Amino acid sequence: MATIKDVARHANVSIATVSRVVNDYRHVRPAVREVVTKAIAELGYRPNGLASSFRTQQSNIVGVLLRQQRTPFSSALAYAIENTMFDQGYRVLLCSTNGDAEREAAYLETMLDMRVQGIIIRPSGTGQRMAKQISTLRDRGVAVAFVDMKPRLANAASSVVCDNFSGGYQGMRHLIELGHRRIGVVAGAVAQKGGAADVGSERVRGIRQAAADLTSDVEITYSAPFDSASFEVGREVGAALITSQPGLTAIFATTDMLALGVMHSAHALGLDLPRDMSILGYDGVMESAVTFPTLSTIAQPIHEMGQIAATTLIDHMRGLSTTPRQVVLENTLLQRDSTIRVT
Amino acid sequence: MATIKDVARHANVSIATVSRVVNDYRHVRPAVREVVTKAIAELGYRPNGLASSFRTQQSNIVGVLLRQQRTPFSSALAYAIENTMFDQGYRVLLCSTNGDAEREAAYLETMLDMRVQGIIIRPSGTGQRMAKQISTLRDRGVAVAFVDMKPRLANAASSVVCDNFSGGYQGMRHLIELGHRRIGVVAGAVAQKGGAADVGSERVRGIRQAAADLTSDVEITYSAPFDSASFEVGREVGAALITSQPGLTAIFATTDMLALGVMHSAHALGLDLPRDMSILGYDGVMESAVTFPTLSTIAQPIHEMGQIAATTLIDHMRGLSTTPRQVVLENTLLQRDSTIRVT
DNA sequence: CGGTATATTGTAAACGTTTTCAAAACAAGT
DNA sequence: ACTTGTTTTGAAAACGTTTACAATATACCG
Repeated sequence: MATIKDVARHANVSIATVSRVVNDYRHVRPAVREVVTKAIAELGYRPNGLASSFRTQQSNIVGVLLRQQRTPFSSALAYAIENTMFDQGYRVLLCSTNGDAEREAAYLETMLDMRVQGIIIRPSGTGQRMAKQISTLRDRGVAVAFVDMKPRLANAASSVVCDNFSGGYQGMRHLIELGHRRIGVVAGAVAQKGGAADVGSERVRGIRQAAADLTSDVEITYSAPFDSASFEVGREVGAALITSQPGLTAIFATTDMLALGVMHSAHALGLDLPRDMSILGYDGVMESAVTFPTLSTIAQPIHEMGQIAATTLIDHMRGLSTTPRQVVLENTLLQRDSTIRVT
Repeated sequence: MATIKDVARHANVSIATVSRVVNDYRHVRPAVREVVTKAIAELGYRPNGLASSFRTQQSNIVGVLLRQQRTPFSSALAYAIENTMFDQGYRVLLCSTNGDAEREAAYLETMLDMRVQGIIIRPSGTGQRMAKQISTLRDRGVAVAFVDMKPRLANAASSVVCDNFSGGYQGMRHLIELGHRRIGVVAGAVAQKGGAADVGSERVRGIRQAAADLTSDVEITYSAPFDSASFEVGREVGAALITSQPGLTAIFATTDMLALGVMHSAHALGLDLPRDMSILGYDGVMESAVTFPTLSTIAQPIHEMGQIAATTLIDHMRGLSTTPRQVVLENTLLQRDSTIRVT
């Protein structure tokens, strides 16, 4: 591999000049620039990224730390982030923690060791271990942006989230407006109890609020509590809900994958969808469009989330805006075929 | 940030000794090792990854270049690779080209500039531009492994693929054994014509061979040709196929997402699945398990593919095995609810 | 033409590590 | 004690850039 020295020798200039040409600095005579450019081409010189990263003590890599990357939601989010970053010249180190705190810590360490310029994170916990990690990052001068989750302290870091309360509210209103009065809600254990201000809880809060606001005679039945929002779980608790509560006319699942599970169990129990039951999901992942009937859902602007998270981080990294920024995006009802007026 | 110098001073040894402790070399007296370790802990020293990568001229990063990462197949593959790499201490730079050749080239350049140790690639084209790129990689001493696609010349690089011919064969045999004789096949334009030895063509070849081998009275109808194997496309060509060929008892789609589309259109046309029509997919992605009825499919061992690609690459990077290795994995029929004996 | 400002170039130091080489310390055999 | 061999340590060079600084060339002004 040709180095900058070779180019300098070949073009009869100093390495400083070559560096200036490569990095497109001013103060290089056009003639010289041309000679150097030719030398670079002739030698097939490519700057050693490792060396320049080392010298400047920063790589053009940003870390993206998500919980899982197998899920449709995470995939779509990661994809949006990667694309935006790519266009801006950054490369993405994508890591999935699988909810494993140790692994999350290990990745964070690696990222620091690699001197990533910034990190986009969807943390696995809200605990103080996390808070400590964030402050470590801050000390190290690494830009941080949260996505799909707010930091505990609003000024700790930027974040991009959706208004899950409003989303829950919208979904419930949709069902109520369609005439549904006996509605099942499939939501995780934490969400139902409404402990932390996490995504799920917010949605349930919105659901409750809508019910309280809009009508007096709606009856909400919650599914059995559970921990992970997977298709399998949706199928199980969905089946249980449907068989134990024969009067339900609609089910609102707080995740598309849960909704898919519910839909599957409804089919299996012989229900004719959407005639016998309306089903509403949440997320708007691609999978929700492939079911039969297609799933009505509260769609998150996933692509936009990723994009804004990326641009926010870029702004921080470039020092354009240093104060944390809290972005809240709106969810929108995607009315498809799985929800109909109650007959 | 404390540097190795600080540690050396603090522990009253030379930086060489600290380096030896950090990198766990022999020839360090236990007593000294302990002192140094303590100094490291006290100062919170962490080796500067950029510096050591620079010095050794290699990072612990491997590049993974896939076509798309939004698709279930790619996601699952990427996930498997990342996990395996993580366990072995490597970090993954995940890039999706979206089939854009320029972007692919750009990523490849970046990877080289970053001095990645190895690259796992699912190239977007079979052209000679690719061949040239591969030889460039080879010249640069970067280990390469193909996944889900063989290199043109078997000894150009290692590869991990599935036996798509056999998979197509198995699928067709399955349908024939179930008594189906009028079978629709949904496959892309290239696959039908059987040009290159790409994944789709191989599957179709297997389908043809099975039909020829196993029975004389099977009648295959191909869908209209198309370019991208998406759900949307599956729905469109599926609908066209079903309406134009009323006698079909089964449809074999060469991709799960296509199959999902076909299933959707069948539902929409009022067919009762699987009674009125059997549908068979290919890939075994998670999505195939969430339909109703659950999709029978020729499952690829996606996780294994990723894992083997990763370990193969690691072997190359570590110099354990230098000769290219061609791994061919078997697909297996995943018999679920969407295929039944013809009545 | 002298002087001053500005544009262009080169020299050399620095970044933090790994690694070669030689020196020092120690052990063991005579 | 005197080799001889082995283990342990340190000094210093190197890796390929970027960049501060100085030096030189050029332009402009009177």
